[in-house]
Amino acid sequence: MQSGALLANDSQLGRSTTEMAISRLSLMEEMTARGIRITKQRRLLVGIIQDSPRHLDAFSLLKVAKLSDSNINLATVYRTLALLKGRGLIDELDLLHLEGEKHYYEAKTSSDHCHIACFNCGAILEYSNPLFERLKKKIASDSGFLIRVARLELGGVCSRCASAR
Amino acid sequence: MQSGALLANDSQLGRSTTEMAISRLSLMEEMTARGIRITKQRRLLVGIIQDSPRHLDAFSLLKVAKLSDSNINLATVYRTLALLKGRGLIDELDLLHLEGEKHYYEAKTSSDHCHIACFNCGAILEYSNPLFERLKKKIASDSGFLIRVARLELGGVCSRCASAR
DNA sequence: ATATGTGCAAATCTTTTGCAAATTC
DNA sequence: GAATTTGCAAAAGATTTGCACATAT
Repeated sequence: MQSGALLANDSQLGRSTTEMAISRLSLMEEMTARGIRITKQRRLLVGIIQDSPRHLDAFSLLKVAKLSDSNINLATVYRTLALLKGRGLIDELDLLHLEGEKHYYEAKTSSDHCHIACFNCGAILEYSNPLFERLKKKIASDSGFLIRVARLELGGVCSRCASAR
Repeated sequence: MQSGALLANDSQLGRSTTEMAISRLSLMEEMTARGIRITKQRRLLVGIIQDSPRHLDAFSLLKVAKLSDSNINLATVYRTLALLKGRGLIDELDLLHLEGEKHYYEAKTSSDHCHIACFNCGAILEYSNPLFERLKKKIASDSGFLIRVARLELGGVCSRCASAR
């Protein structure tokens, strides 16, 4: 019995073809609703983050953005990411640093999911389960913390790699 | 009803006075058992990691180590950490990067616990709960992954800070 | 004796910052 | 027009690496 939800992935580091973010409002709408100034760079970056099927790091995000606006700068990317992260609109992952120390970003979804990375092939699997939500609630009530971010990342060997041994 | 275990903390970033690591074998014993070469630097560093009541980052670890061996080098610290992490003897945390991009290390314990960081005062709280173990098992069986590392980090506002508002 | 680990210094990689010019409201 | 944001270049911070020497088994 599998009550959780597994999302398909294409076995490449940082890639995982997920169902689209299920937040009520799009990132742009959220930004407008919160009175965050919209600039063309922010619109562009936010659009990329929202639409990307993969988890992007700052530099990859810049490269994609440059296709539309060749002047956009890495500093702007970092500043935008800091803004969105600070406002809780995106989540920051490190996918267990399988590849250097960079961070990856994704639009925050209404219910948290976790990421499972294969140390062997680099596949990233997204997984969500009501048990995770339940654990978060328990942690919040036991600790007295007002939880704003929850990040669960796991590493191991995926079934394909395990059987290939 | 609180079935989880809360460990006291002293409200300072990266500090948390925890019960000592409950692994069967000490890090040193594990290293010997696995045929990992013991050098005086490794013995020193491993001892510090094992005994430290706080989560140390590489540079802090170096500073403590220098008290005993003034020649020890940061590169050795990083190489030792990489070795121990690769063998699964220590866990790497980022405590939600409340303070820069560094990482923190702790001896791996037999049952995983999570870390809750207060965005306001920087307190780090350790928390463990059988529900976490249960979730891990579920994730493993649903995903088919052989899980080797599980890191759950949460951020929010601790009760003290929340009521001080 | 040989393989492995270390110190040192330089390199690399990621992220941040100061500042003048450009943009948004 | 005032406040905010951007691009650029330089700086900072964390981690890694090449190499000659030292150490462990």
